[in-house]
Amino acid sequence: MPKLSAIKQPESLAKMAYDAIRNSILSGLWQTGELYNEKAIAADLGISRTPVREALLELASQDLIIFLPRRGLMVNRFSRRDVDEIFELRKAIELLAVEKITAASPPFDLFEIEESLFKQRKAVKEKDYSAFMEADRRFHTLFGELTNNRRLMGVLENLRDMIHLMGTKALSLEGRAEAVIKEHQKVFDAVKKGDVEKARQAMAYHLNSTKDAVEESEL
Amino acid sequence: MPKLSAIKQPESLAKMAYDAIRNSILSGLWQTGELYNEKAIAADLGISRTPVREALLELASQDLIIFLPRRGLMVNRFSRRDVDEIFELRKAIELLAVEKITAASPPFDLFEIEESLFKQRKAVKEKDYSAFMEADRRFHTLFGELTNNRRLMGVLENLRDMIHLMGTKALSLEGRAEAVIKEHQKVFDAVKKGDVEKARQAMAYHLNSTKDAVEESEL
DNA sequence: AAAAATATTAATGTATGTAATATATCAGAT
DNA sequence: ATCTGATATATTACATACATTAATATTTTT
Repeated sequence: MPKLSAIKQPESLAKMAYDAIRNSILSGLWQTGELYNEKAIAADLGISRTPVREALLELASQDLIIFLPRRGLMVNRFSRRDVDEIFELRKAIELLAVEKITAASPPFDLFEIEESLFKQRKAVKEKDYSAFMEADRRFHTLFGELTNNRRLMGVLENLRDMIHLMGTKALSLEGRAEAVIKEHQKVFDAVKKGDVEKARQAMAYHLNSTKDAVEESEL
Repeated sequence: MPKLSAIKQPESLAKMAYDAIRNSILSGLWQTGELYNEKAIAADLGISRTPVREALLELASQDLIIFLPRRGLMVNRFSRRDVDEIFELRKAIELLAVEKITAASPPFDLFEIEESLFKQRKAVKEKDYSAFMEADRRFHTLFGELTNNRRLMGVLENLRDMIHLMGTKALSLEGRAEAVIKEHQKVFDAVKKGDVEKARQAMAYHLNSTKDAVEESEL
């Protein structure tokens, strides 16, 4: 008999709606500028407005969408200021994470981080951008997970969706993918050596260069 | 005629419900251990379950309450781990804020911060704990506001509610109020002098000592 | 034709109804 | 008394219906 906690309760419709809508946004299916509304979304998903509304409130609190009163809702468009804000916050959190992980004794198991580097290299060779983004997300998320701080991870996850939304374009810059890999590698090497200051600097450099790339590609 | 943006639209019932419930929690009227439910809350507030539900979802996403399936909902109780997580995150953000503000040139206007120190001193003299907490909140929130980073502020605000919930008790520790004031003063002095490293250290010291006080008072 | 007045539409915010189900209650067996 | 199982209760998740209001379209007036 399975343990009670192992019994998987069917996902709520609200959660399904959340996932579906979030996916439409992150995949680029839903575009900024287009207006959407609860009723149409509910009809699309074949459910009522109630769980859809719940999902939308969550997405709005994440800044992925904005409500335009009496008009509908829109996928958020990010300004230069948004990019600055997001990266400033991201830096504060990710630098803490990399510092904590590098300084840990006994050292953390870095296998998965290394694995994400391999996958990212492979993705570049195969020109698989979606896989590249996935590996990138994994690399950064792993630092969050290793801190074992659920709230820190939560904030990071929220930012991640926005970064994804803003940043896919940055990848189209000439040589950006290769630069990302080099930068990730430097972070990893410093972490592995246990050199806290170097790891911080490498991550700070990477985040700054990512921010620059995002801003360059947005213009 | 007022500008359109200046026309204050009446608050939604959902927002009212959110404020009312949040207040009940922060004021200590609602206690951990007690079970509450949508229907009763709605009846209390004289509105329907729908906006109440919306408010509760928001509060749950802030970790102020937890849903107990088929039982009701409860004000969250914080574990040692929660305290650790919250303070770790808080430190990352507030240290960034204090650093940014101290390093700013031209320097920021620190009048309001100084004012919060006066108020806090006054509150201690008058043994007005509620005013003390308010001034404390103001002191910390101002650093967030001065960064001019709305997302950073948002995260901090969320944490603030939890800190309030956990921390009122810490104030009952012998001499804690006086210690807080001394620590705040040191932070302020360093910020005013523009000494970044000293400001960081003073804030780090203050946050650590607050965390210790919270944990001590929880036991 | 332009402006004003009016009606319609579209979208959300709120209220209420319904079905599913975990928990609590209680009777009866041991 | 304690356990077991049936029944009742409480609570939510979701659906649906209604109310409100800004935006839009239409009509009327000048």
